[in-house]
Amino acid sequence: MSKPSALASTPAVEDQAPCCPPLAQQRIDAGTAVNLSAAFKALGDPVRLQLMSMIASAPDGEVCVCDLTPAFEVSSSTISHHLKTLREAGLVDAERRASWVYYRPRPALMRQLATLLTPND
Amino acid sequence: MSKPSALASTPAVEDQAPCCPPLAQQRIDAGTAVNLSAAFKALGDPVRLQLMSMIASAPDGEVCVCDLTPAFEVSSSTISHHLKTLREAGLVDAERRASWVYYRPRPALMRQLATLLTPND
DNA sequence: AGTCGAGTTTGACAACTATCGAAGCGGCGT
DNA sequence: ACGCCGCTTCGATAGTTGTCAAACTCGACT
Repeated sequence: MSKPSALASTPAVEDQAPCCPPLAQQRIDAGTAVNLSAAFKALGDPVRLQLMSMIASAPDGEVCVCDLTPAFEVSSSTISHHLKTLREAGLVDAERRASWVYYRPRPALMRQLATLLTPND
Repeated sequence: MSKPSALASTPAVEDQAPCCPPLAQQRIDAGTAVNLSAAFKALGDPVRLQLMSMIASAPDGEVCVCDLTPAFEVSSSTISHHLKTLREAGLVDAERRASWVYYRPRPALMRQLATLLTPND
């Protein structure tokens, strides 16, 4: 780990479990609830949800922060803070190339959340 | 509307739009983000996520609050408050029968969220 | 009518969060 | 080497949230 590098995603939820059948099929335990609710919380802000959507739908599979920031009314430091939250939740990944930082989605966790919410009828 | 009745679910997101293709397919607009992030926020607490899971996986399609409350370490007023949050998010529905109140899932919104999170690879 | 039990609402408070501006850092280009 | 640009981090602040105990409501059963 030569470089902590500020952009590392904390290896959240998706690494540690084969986790989880749909909510509607099986009650989840407290520990799992803590892990997964953190991801939902990260999506529980309008700005972050839009950021997530812009990142996940990027044609090239990644987006430059310089393209994200001007899409919102808030300051660039606020955007950076929201991106950090998404990173720490394990929903996105970041990489610096030259002067720019690019974000890309981490589909594993998204898929996990999607499965969790799938009704079983 | 003879009785506002405290248990009414505020008719949230799921009523107002045919909404939404997966995040990964199409960027969502600000208004939609506000609506849907409210639902994610409601799931963004460990207690509420467990409550949601217990309600969604109930064998009879519904659960008595009297069965929910003892499953947690927090006070019954706190559980009630969390249930209200889930109701207001449009994720669950409540009905009083005799002395007891029963909660049931509202799959429409859950399905919407699940679709939204489905990666398109 | 009176009481009890199940849930909800209210009020209060500590803890957390979204936001900003300012300061910091890492790379480029001159 | 120097200054600029893109982005992140820091420090401060107003607003929101999770929690509890206490007060209240609704229905059931004497």
